[in-house]
Amino acid sequence: MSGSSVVEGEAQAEVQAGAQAAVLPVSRRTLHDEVVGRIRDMIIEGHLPTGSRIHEGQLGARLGISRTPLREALKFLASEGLIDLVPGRGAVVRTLTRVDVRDLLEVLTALESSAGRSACARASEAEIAGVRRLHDAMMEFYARRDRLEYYKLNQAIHSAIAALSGNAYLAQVHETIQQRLRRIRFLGNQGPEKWSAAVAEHEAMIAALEARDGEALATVLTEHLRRTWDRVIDVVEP
Amino acid sequence: MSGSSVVEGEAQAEVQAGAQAAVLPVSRRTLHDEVVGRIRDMIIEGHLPTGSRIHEGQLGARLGISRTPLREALKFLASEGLIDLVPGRGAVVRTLTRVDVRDLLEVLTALESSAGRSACARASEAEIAGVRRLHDAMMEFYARRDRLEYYKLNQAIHSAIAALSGNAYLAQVHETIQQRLRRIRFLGNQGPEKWSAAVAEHEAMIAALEARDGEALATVLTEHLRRTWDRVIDVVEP
DNA sequence: CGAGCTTCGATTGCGTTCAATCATCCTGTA
DNA sequence: TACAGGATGATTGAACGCAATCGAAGCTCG
Repeated sequence: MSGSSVVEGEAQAEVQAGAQAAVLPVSRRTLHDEVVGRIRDMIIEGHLPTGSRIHEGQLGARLGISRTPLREALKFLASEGLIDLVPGRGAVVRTLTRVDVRDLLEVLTALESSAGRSACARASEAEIAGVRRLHDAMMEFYARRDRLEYYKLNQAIHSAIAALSGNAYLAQVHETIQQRLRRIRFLGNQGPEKWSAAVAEHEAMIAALEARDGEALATVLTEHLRRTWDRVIDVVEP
Repeated sequence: MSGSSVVEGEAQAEVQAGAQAAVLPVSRRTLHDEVVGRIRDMIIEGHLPTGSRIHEGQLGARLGISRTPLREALKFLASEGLIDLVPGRGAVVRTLTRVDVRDLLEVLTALESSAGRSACARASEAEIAGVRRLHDAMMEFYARRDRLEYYKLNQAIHSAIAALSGNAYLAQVHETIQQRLRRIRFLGNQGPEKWSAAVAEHEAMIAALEARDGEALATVLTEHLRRTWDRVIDVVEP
């Protein structure tokens, strides 16, 4: 086993912590949120396969921590819905069924539509230009067929629109859902025709945002996510 | 102090647990979710004032449990946003600022609008009739000016519409938000003219649902929550 | 007399340990 | 031979205790 301690890893899950960090100017140190972020990544990346039980002693040893902070992190993740806590049997990695994915996408649609309308109404020109830059960078990776980097920027754009709503809570919930869908959406974008269609939808998205046409943006986002459902439906089981 | 143990209390926070309990036919026993529900209630009811620090030893003694399960429960509640975990200082009850309430209501609007559309499209006649019964019962309490019971049914109706969407995740997030706003919305409905206006909006809601007019229902819900914002704006500080 | 530093008490963070529960395997009997 | 029952090992759930850190009071010095 790799005797790596947690301390080595960088804090990658600061997105939603930043939303309510206004009262604490700089989040001094992440104590055990490190562990939360780490386990969350392990689940999303597939290192902890869905449906499998989480052995506390074993995972704790791998992370170089004792069971107590690990259990606290598991409780936190359970609240996010990534794992289920079965009374006598511990934590099991939650499997996303087809219905789960549909439900998550539906909520994502509601949130992004609302965010899109707000963004068109209140975002500054500079902020919109920032999204445009993300889009252009994404198109670069599309031209090079760099799927991983393309996808990262794709998610960043959606997150940016959610953030442009000016609604921190919306952005936070949006981020949580997007993380949970990350793996499935990535797998679902296989195939050049699917990919090019998604790109076209993104073009329309940016156009609507720059035109500050909230209704059009909401419509495009809704349609985009409806087609995302079509794209991922084959990837997810049951 | 009251030396009451946790075991006496009934489990009141089973709402969102039920959403994903399909795999576990009967949720055998709630081990520490009891504690989560208890603390959540204490916060919402105001027994733990907002902004105050939570003393682990003290609260643990009051609940009759040791610090370990209490800390796990606090981590869970932190993920819901009810409390903030400050690294060296423990847990503090989160204060809902005006911006927070606005953000929460905005997300609630997006969710309920979406749910309303879905409900009109897919709910059975029996389910709609069930909501009507809730509404009629609520009107009874309105006639008697029983504000507490009125308000309970008011929330139940909104939850029912969220559930009628057929989207378990949406219903869960909706419930979480509604719980967080419970106290403020209750305080905000003071005054007879505010109250009667809210009742009228509810009438329109039920009418749109029974007519299965999804767009109308979404509009009414949006308007209802916008006016809710007006009603509560004086109650919440900053 | 006020400000900065130091020390001390209190509280949190985490590791360790004990009790309860669950799963598996073995044994005995029909 | 197959099934039922019990016993044992493993794993979770909760309590305890120690070390680190935070806040505050007291002391010293300018």
